[in-house]
Amino acid sequence: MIGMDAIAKPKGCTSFKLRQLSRVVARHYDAHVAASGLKTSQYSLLSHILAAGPVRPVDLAARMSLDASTLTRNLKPLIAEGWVEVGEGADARSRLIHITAAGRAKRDEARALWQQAQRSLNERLGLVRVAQLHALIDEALDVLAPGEADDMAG
Amino acid sequence: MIGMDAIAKPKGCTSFKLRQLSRVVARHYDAHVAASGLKTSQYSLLSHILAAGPVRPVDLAARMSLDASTLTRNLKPLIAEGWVEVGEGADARSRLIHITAAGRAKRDEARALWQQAQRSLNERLGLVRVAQLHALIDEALDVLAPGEADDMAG
DNA sequence: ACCTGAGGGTTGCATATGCAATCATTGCAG
DNA sequence: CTGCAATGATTGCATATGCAACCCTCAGGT
Repeated sequence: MIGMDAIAKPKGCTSFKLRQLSRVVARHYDAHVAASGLKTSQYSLLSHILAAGPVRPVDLAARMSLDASTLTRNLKPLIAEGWVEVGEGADARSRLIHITAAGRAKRDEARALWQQAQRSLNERLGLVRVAQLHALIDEALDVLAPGEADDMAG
Repeated sequence: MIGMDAIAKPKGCTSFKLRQLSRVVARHYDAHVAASGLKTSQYSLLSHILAAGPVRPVDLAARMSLDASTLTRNLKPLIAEGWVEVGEGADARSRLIHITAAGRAKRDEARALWQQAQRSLNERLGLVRVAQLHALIDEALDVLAPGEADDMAG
């Protein structure tokens, strides 16, 4: 048959597959990072605030491809713990999110655990596969969420 | 320099990247599927019950890499709408989840919308990329969640 | 019969997620 | 200056997610 050297048409639901792997991988990271008292998602948020802050909620949400309302709520636990503060922005309507000294310390503490999780995952999946996965995700995000580019190290 | 043909070491957080893309892709699918009154996650759950049912909660949760408690709760809206029923299992401790006629109908209705979402995503990302992504995800799941293999079409 | 451990499901608690609606502010057109 | 659309953030509602703790049931061993 001619043309059968083409890539097989994807069979399953891309959204479900992504969600499923997200769950599994999140559990892997959480198992390591939990010792710091942070969820992995909180560690990511804190890291983004560290890298981008002081930053307006709308801009941070865009960088993380998060709905603004989700960001508002995800900040609450971090604010309650004193790791993050929200101050006045240039405008009376806007605000500026920034990390505190305690937040920096907590983030540093969690960073070591996060690195262990990362290393452990790289070993289990293989560096090549992880690199390919990252590359594909980045390409997909470029197409689907342009301008929201993000290049976080942690 | 020797050895520089190796794959670049992954830079960002795999968990964050996966979550981020999951969010974006889920929104894309939801924008299509919502017209049926289903969230994409509910469509996936319904599809799995259709394919695997009647099935025990513990087994369905394993197939979807979901915590059993999450499954219990995710079923509630579907049961409330009459799309799914939970009957007695072989055991007094166990149960059997199955789809109803109304559930089948609703799933068929949503399926057309889901296919549009799938086609649309394939166009935006390119079939090759989507196929590569699926392949990588499947490989990763094989490693990280063995025995929970899943081969759903929808 | 009894005790004990394993298996299966649910509940309590906390977080994550997004859409629609709302509120406040600001910029701008007339 | 006044009204109105655009901007930025939050709240209401509903769902998704997992861990720990709990309850019930069953399988064995004694």
